[in-house]
Amino acid sequence: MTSKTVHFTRRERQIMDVIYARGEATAAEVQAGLPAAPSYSTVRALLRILEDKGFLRHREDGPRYRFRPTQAPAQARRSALKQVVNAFFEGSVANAVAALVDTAEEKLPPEELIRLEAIIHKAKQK
Amino acid sequence: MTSKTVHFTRRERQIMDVIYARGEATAAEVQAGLPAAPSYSTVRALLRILEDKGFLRHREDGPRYRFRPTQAPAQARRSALKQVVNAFFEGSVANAVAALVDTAEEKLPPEELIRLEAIIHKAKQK
DNA sequence: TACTCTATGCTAAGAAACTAGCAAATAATG
DNA sequence: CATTATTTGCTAGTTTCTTAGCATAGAGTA
Repeated sequence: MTSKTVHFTRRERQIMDVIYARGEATAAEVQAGLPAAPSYSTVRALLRILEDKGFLRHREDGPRYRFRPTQAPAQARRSALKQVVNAFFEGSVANAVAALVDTAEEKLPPEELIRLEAIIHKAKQK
Repeated sequence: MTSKTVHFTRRERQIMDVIYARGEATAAEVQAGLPAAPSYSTVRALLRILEDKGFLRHREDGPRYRFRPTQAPAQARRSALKQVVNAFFEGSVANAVAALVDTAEEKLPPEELIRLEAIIHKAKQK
């Protein structure tokens, strides 16, 4: 557990969220997606910083850049979950799942529950 | 989703984690639990800030203060999960659960899986 | 072509976070 | 009782984050 936990600052976190949600985004799109959006200059400065830190990379799309995460979404998801499970559930995945199901309760449609059963059933096979 | 997302800074996050893990802690205990621990003065300053911001409160225990979260652990857990589910799973609880079970795979003992089945079974009753 | 729009790169300054030091009060110890 | 340990309150400096401005280059358009 001495793993160097990835830390994002407030704006960095917000920007990463926007980009993860879209998969890929331009500076203008990121700006549009930010709460209490700062100036365009500001957004670009932050994107550059995130790129320097190695969390984003860009490709050229005509005159502009499109940014995407360097880390695969699946991996990012895993580490985000891991962090929460460790900090709030003492490492217990089962407790975290219980809390998730419990929280969503009313909102979880029957077919989702069936899907979850299937997932767990499959896990039991091993 | 315009909910004011709780944001902790790097050190604030670390301190909250320590306190959540212990339930309650003194300044010295927090310091001991921090990675690359700063001075005792620093820890106390941060604790004061967290208290000002309303995330912690303290009670006197002899000559010292014991700090604890103002938000109940259960609630803190819920909002932490919610944040991850929204940012990384497009709001899909089922997908998040799937990822959790998948990640833990080898580590999830059979009795935990049975527990999960029970949880889901119960949810289905509604 | 000339003009406007939308980009980028670079730079600098204000705000927030992080840090530690010092004086004073209280508890613990010889 | 005198001395040493802890602990608190306050203050101030440094670093990091956040912000915007300005100059420049290329695309689109009349």
